[in-house]
Amino acid sequence: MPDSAEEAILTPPTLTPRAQRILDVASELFYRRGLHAVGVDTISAESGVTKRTLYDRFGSKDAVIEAYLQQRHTVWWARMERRIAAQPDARVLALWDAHIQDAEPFDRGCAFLNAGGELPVDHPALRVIRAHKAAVRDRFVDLVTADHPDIADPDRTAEVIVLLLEGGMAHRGIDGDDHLLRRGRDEVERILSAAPA
Amino acid sequence: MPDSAEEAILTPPTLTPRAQRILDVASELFYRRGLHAVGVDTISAESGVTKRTLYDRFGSKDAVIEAYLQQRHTVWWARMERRIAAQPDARVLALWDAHIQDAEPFDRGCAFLNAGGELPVDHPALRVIRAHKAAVRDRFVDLVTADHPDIADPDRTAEVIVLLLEGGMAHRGIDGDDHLLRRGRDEVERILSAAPA
DNA sequence: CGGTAGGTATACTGATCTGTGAAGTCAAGC
DNA sequence: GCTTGACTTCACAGATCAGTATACCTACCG
Repeated sequence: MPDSAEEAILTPPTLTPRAQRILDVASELFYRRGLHAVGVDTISAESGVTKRTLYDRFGSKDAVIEAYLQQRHTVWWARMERRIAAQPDARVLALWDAHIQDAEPFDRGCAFLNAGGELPVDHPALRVIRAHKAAVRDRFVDLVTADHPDIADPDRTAEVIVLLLEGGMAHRGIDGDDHLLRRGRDEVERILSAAPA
Repeated sequence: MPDSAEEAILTPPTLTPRAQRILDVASELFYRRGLHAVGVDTISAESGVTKRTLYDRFGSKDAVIEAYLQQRHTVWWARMERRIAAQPDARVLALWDAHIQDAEPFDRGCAFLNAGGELPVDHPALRVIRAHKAAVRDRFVDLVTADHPDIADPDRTAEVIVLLLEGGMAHRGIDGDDHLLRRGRDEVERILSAAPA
């Protein structure tokens, strides 16, 4: 669970119904086609909400981008926690699987990674991406520590898992192949079942 | 080493001096700011070469993008092979380190990953990206097989290394931190020095 | 001498980009 | 009944987008 500073960064603003429609449509378009490839006119047209409303609610396209990542994190995080709770005997793998299934509908890899590659280094939305990645890492550390007390260095193990996951997501975004992602999952199972290094 | 089919995809076209200037400038801009964020006018202005020449040589911006990735692969691959040859007793790690040092000047992570996240799924340059990733994977398989005969499943091991590397590159592109990349390198050393699973 | 290749300069097209201004509709709440 | 907030319509700004047209220059090569 993210701490309060991270939570402020990761929490999307409260939205009016139309603003929510805009954000939902923008989310799908941003993920599928990329940030720069989608204009506000397109978002407006596809959502059936006026561009004027978009600017009244969000103020700028950059703010829509930021809200997009915040919402994606929040929705995904809740679903992930549900999955973890549903598999109390394999929580680390549940966290892993949450990532895979979340990216599934469009198969464009990790939304946060893709956005990060496209955004200028001083863009406000980068804080959201970093906070999201940090939150995921921390959650992995928590679960490894709690569920695998035989592992000597849970930080190290959690970070290795994060690397495998990030790599697998990135790779699938490029060639749509699950092969490496499954390979990574096997490796995680191996790591967790092994005796301390 | 890529096979001949891959080589055709990965080889950049022969270029006139001005065209090479365009490509060099475009490469830096594309990597630093992203593909969509850089226009042909900017490339032309920064390189001091007219836009007319750009279109006479390349035909379209998409072709410049494709050549950008091809050149990046070719330049990087040669440097990588040099590094591998220079460290005959640690070739897998030399291949790993080649990745890290190549991304260094701008710290925007993996150029191929970033480009892949931004390009439409049917863009011709995607073939370059996939061929590059496949070539790297294959080279890792080669080196693990040759230098670590005690490892039972070199394919599996090479793919785990690729995942760790890809993950580390992606992560550094986002927060500019080498921490996870170094963590991944440690893990690779551990994997290579361990007895067969 | 003449052709060809590589290049320059400049002006232009039509589309698309983010963002704004002005005026008006409609419903809920005080 | 009157204000306030959410929203629409539409026109428009100014910049930038990819890509093209016309005309000219220059060096090399047969």
